[in-house]
Amino acid sequence: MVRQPTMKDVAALAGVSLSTVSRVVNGDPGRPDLAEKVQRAIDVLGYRRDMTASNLRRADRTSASVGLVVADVANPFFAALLRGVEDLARTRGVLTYAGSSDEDPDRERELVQGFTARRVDGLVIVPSGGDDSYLLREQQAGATLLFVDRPGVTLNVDTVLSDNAGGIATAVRHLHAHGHRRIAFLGDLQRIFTSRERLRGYREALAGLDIPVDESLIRLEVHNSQAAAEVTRELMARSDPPTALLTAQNLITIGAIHALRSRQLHHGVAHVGFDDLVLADALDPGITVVAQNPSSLGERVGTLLFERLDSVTGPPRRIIVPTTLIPRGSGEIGPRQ
Amino acid sequence: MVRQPTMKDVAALAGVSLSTVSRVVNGDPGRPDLAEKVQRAIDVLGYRRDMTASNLRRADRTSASVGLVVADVANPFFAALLRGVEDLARTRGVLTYAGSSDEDPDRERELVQGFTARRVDGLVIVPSGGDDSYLLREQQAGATLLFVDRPGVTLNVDTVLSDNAGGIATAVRHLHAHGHRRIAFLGDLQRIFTSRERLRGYREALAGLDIPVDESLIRLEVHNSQAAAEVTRELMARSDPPTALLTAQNLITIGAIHALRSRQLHHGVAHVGFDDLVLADALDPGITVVAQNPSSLGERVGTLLFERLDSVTGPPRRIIVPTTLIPRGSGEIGPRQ
DNA sequence: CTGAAAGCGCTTACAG
DNA sequence: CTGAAAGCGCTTACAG
Repeated sequence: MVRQPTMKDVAALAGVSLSTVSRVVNGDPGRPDLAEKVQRAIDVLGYRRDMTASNLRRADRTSASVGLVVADVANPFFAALLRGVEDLARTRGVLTYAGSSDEDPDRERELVQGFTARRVDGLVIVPSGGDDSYLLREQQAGATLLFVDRPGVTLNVDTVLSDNAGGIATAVRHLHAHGHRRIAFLGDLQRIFTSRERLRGYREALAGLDIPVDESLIRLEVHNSQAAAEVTRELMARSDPPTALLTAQNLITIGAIHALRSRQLHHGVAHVGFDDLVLADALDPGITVVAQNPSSLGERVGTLLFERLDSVTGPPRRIIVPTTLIPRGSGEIGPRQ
Repeated sequence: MVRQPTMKDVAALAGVSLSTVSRVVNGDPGRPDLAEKVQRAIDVLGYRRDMTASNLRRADRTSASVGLVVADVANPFFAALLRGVEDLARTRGVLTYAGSSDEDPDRERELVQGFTARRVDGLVIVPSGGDDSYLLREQQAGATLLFVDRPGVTLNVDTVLSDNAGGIATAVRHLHAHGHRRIAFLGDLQRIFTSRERLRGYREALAGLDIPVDESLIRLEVHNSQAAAEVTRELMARSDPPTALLTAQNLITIGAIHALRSRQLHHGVAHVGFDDLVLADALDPGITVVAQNPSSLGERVGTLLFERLDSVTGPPRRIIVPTTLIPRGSGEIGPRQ
């Protein structure tokens, strides 16, 4: 391991002062002959500036890095979101830290504090829903905070959300238009904001259609595919089964697909899932879904972030990204056939 | 934006020297009464150490951060790999930068140089296959380099790979065991190492089975689903179509699935895909795949990385992570039925 | 315009 | 053990 050359080395080789090297490195023209000598020394030594030292002394203290805390970077939804943020950051020469909280408030806090200790310029957080008052201190210390996918609890900052309630409501009305009134709702953990929003969309859409809510058709706290499959089988074994299924999350949708197929019910029960799935269009019937747009969420939150970093002032903004119903067959099955 | 409190502020409030604060922050015991005074001042001010400054002066110059350059963080394979690295890094209090090269050597280089300029301790790279001699300088400067998913071109460092050739060979033998001799191979861009390896596995497996290679059944440079669907339709429209399809990548598999279904051939032509897919088991027939283990790749590369950072010496190591054939129906269809 | 000096927020010899 | 001083690799007033 060789010692990395420093500005001092460059200055010595070029026969100029440290200040002159710094100015050349920072693009300040100065005397052309000196600039050229410095550039030559830089090339010879293979010098590259230490951004951490540069950042330490610089007046604006900007590190050209941002941190993103999501529930799980391996989840395709959050991976697409990360990519959206990264693409926007790249256009500004900003690099992206990524971390997974696994919905654990303690891990969220560790990640956030790790990022701020490394002096990120901005921090994009998918809040896990715990006490987020600790973020106040990060904010006061200068970190530009944004929430994405879910709003904060105590903190009110720029936030980008999917239209969860609206997307589910569209799905309910779509099923109703195909003749359904007994629509079961399978939802995730209610401590997650998006789960609560989707349930709200379900209730409000039914109310708007003057359909009384049958609470026995609402099954919550379903957090994985296996649980979803069990719940689906249970619902379909009833003497008065639902004629349609609304699955409010990816893994739930997958579980329901398996359960319906194993009971040969996939041509007899309507099904709409929230979140799109690879191969959903290759199944028979294709799975009708309400698709979110995670990379758009990422881009939007990135745009807001860099606007703030460019010192846009004003009250916190909230952006709702629309969802899209994609009919593929399963959502267009009628109540009896 | 309030100025972040510094060690100097803590020292002033606690009535001790800067050195004492530094020692307390770094866990050096010292006089208990002083340590307590310092801790109180830290709590009152909400002081948190600036890691970038700490790193600058520290003897080992370690930043507790690593950088990961993959082709695309939004690709589920690379997202799982990222998660594997992150999980291992977290156990050491190390944070992870992530970046997407989109297979572009220039973007790869920009990302790498951005990470090293921020003095990451380690750098995990999925090399895009261009000239990687620039990495030599990064390595000499002290960055611990590792390759994952693909080996480097000029540089020989610790590398973690999937058993691409072996996985494809297993698939060929599996199809052969079910009676196939005319097995078409659809491969991705041959400038990508994994694509070449998979083709090699195909050729070697056929040779091992004493089946002459029919070059007209090999279709390469297929880079997306649409192209794969077209190639599939073209192959199946021949007077002597293949009886089995081997699709060497995720998007190719998806394209082939669509093409076979649109021609009602999915129950008549055998099909094995490389890389697992969500819902592959919900299709009829289920799609037989050779599954990679990306999170295991991530963990393995993380393990190697931290061993090196703990100053393990010795020659570069190469780890091959096995793949798994998962029979689900499509790969068990016979040549004529 | 350039260069010498101070300083960013820390850690680390060194003296007491 | 503690504290004063030097220094990590830079940037930034400031003097010439």
